[in-house]
Amino acid sequence: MSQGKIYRADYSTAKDARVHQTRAAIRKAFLNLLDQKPLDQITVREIATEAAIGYTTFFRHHPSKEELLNEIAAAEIQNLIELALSVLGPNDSREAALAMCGYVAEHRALWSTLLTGGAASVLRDEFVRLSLQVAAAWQGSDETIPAELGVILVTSGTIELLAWWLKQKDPMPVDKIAAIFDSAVVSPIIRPS
Amino acid sequence: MSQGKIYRADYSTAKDARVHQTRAAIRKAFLNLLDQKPLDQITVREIATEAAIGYTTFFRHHPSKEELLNEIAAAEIQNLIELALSVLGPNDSREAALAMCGYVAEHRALWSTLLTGGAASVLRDEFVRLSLQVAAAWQGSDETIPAELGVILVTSGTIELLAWWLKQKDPMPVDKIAAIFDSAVVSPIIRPS
Amino acid sequence: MSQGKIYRADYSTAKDARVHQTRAAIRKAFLNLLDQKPLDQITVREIATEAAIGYTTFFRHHPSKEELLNEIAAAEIQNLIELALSVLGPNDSREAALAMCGYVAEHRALWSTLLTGGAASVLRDEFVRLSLQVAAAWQGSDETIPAELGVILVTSGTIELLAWWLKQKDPMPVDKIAAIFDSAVVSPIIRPS
Amino acid sequence: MSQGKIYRADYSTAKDARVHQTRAAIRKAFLNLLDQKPLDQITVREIATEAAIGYTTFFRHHPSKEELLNEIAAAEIQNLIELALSVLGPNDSREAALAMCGYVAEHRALWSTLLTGGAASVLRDEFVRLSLQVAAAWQGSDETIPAELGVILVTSGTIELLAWWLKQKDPMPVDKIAAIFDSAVVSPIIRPS
DNA sequence: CTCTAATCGAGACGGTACGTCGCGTCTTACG
DNA sequence: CGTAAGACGCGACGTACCGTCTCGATTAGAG
Repeated sequence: MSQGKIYRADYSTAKDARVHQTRAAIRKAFLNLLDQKPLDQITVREIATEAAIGYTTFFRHHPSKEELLNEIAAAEIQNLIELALSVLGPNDSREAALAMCGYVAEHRALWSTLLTGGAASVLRDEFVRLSLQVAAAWQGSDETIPAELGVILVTSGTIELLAWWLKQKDPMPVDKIAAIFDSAVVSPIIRPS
Repeated sequence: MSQGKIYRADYSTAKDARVHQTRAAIRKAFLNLLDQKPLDQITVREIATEAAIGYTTFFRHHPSKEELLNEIAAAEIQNLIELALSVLGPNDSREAALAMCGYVAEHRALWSTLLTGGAASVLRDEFVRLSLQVAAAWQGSDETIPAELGVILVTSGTIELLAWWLKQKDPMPVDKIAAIFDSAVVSPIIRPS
Repeated sequence: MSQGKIYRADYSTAKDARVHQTRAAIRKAFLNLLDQKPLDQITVREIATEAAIGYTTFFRHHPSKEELLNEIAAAEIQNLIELALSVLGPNDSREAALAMCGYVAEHRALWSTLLTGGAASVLRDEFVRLSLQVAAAWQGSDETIPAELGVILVTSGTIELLAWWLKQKDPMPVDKIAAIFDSAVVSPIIRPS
Repeated sequence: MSQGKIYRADYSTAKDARVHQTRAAIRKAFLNLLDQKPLDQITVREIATEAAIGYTTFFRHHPSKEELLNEIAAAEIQNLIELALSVLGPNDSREAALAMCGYVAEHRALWSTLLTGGAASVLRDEFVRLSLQVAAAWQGSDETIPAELGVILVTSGTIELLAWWLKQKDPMPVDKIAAIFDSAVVSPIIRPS
């Protein structure tokens, strides 16, 4: 509370409708701007104006725009990550690839923004970070490629592939990209020839 | 000349010894700092202080710290890129991989800074940019993977692999990493099973 | 609003107490410094430090230190100028001279700073400017001396006389200086022999 | 010589033709620029470029642009000052006034620049300074007006009158302005009614 | 249905870094 | 081998955002 900082309540448990409204407005405005320019060219004032809220109010909800991006990215990735990592498991990776690409395609607008809107590198780091966490116990099928490196290569490749995919004017169908994903990104790591 | 900017001579053809001294000092100081923290936490004043030059002098040589990084990265990558892309050619990719990894190992200090010091994303983008340029004419061996995507995946994978490698306390031998590089990054793209 | 400049509210109608506080502090600090050295040896940072405000805050209130001086000078002169110009009217100039000198004497500290502290030339120009404005309609009692020239000579002479007076260690009494003022500065212009 | 300063020979006794050439070029370029804008908007680089000499060369001849102006002003004033002060003597002031105005009229271009080109205040100060020096021994014809104040008022009035005169598009004839000068500036001081 | 506390808008403020400008010194390379 | 060209250190400038803080105004939801 009075820790020499701005007043910042615990909005995570807030029940006030205004809070949700505000947070949604911020999120929407932010993604909107991310569409247009990279993170470091966006100012907090812009976000606030775009969201039609007071400048100070932004900080009541997020410590900084970087943190906001992390929050959004983490939340979104959380959904994707199990799909992506299940691919590394013993299950049918082809199917998992399809599932993942399908998921991204369904949320194309959001992911397009995240991946091609100037937030890619942040997202990538967050993705790798989360993946490493989740896959801490994961063991590669052999010793050729160290587990950590494997995770990095797969996640990194995933991001790149998705970013490229979403950037296309005339994008490939899901099954085609899933096939490439499986053969060019996943298989080489988990099933080294 | 008087283009509303700081006085900035044509240093590319400069013969004054001081110019080279200054530029070297800036470069050294900059890489030094990049070792410690990411680009956006480094101020031009820090660089100037570290290089023992005047603040203004920095801008007489480089428009901004971002541009400086690009210059350094571009120059260094230029050396690497032919090795990396020759891998995509019809020649013995195993050998090329070895050559490339060897090159990086020889310049370990510099590359370590570039890849793990907070400049990785810039370097990656620059790498991809240059690769796409150079490989504009390159044609994938089949139609499964679009050429552009192939280049992106290879370069991206290369960066990640090298970054991981250089980050290790007890790094793999060159031939081992080259083998992984070839089998996990290069082959899947240029020789899809 | 976003006119490519620093954020600058409409302070003229401000009701915030802080604004008045800040402006007063700036004004005081500025006059303080003007006491010690001419305008162009005073930096905005000095003013800010002296006023115990942030550097940027200065610009939120005044476009530049020159402008600040103009504002102060104009405001102060506005008080004096009617006295000075009434002297040019048909009324008893001797009395008016006394009134004006008395006014300056009463605000000796401020005027001393303005006239002898390195701001004299700015003040002179502002004085002439305002006088010409006010006296646009004024008609000299004859055609010997053009009206504009008359105003210039009187205001200029006034400034010089006051500056000299305030600079003296052992200043003349008000009535004496007023007499000189009338006979040496005013009369020759409005009552050419 | 080696006093930790720039190399600066004693050019006052120089016989090298180049020296005179350079000095003349500087002087000419400087007055040229003064015609267009006030002193503090003129940079040394501009003067050097205009004079077609090297930037450093300027400093070999003048410590600063301010000093240069002072030198020029002092030299020019020196010619005028005896005329102006002779007016304060017991001789026929009417004639002296005519002489002085005539002198200025003959050098109109130069004086116009000095008085109306943005150097007026510097010139004024220099004028007063020199006048006070020269007139140190001068004694006013009575005690009404202190000598120092008298000198200040006369010189100041002189400057203002000349500046106004030269600024006119359709200037008065010399004899007319001389008459005004005598009656409005000189007489009131040396012949108080 | 009220009133009380959470939430918000507005915006002044202290800071830090930016990139520009001009000064005046010092060094170098060239003629 | 001296001098013109210009690289350099210095420090002020004015701008852009940052994140903190204070003040009211509003409004939701608990009593």
